[in-house]
Amino acid sequence: MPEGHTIRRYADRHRAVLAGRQVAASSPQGRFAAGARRLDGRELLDVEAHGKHLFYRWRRAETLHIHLGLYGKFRLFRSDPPPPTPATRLALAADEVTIYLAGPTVCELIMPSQEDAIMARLGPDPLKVDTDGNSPEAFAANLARRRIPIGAAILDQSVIAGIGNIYRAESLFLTSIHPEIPANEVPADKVAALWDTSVELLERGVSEGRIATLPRVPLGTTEETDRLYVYKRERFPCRVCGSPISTGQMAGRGIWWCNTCQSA
DNA sequence: GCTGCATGATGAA
DNA sequence: TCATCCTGCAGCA
Repeated sequence: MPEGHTIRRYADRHRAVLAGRQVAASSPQGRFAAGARRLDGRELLDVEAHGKHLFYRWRRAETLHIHLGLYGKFRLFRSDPPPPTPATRLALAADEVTIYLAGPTVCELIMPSQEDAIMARLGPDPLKVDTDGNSPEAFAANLARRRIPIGAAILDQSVIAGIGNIYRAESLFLTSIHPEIPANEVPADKVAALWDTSVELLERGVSEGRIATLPRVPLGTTEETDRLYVYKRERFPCRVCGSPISTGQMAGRGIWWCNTCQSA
């Protein structure tokens, strides 16, 4: 489930198990064979996440840049890993830990200048608030420059990094913003609330390991699988006001909202 | 066993 | 706006 929270969890996990170690690298699938050979035996120094991008830094090797896209997945085994599937693009191993990567959109070695270019086209990451330019002001400035609907703007990773289709629908619902309002016409207090909500939701996603936006259920209560307000809930009434949930397409993806709770 | 879909992004048209 | 990249899995036969 690769929105920003998943990527941050991968970064933290991979740093914890591999940083400071000599890492064996290979590409069972073969499509990253040259890169894996280059990394094989190097010491991993750090793993950084920004939005949906991962950067692995090594002693005496280029940075490994990974973007999971829609399908990409990591699998981590503590010991006795199964043989890699033929689709495994990259295998990393150190001590008793083995990590397999399959289906990424991007898996490449990059120079510092390329890394700078990637960072330059990414907006602020709510999970890095208070570091560098990851501020609500940067987010507000990015929105002020766009006339596209707010629902399209926050999927644009150069506006805000790490928001995906679920967080887009849920954060707009929680801030009562109708997705079709032009980004530059959203009132300043709503923009601030949208940033704060993004920080809260993503941080909760990191700690829980999944996207949940409803209030936590009391201990001992049966939990429903769907912990969302509007995403893919067009067959249900709004949890807050009971009106039907609306759905449509925006920026090429499905979007869901409540016409009553989210004012135009 | 097969089909269609998915929490993403890009490049062509 | 659409096709494409490319993998896993839910849902269905």
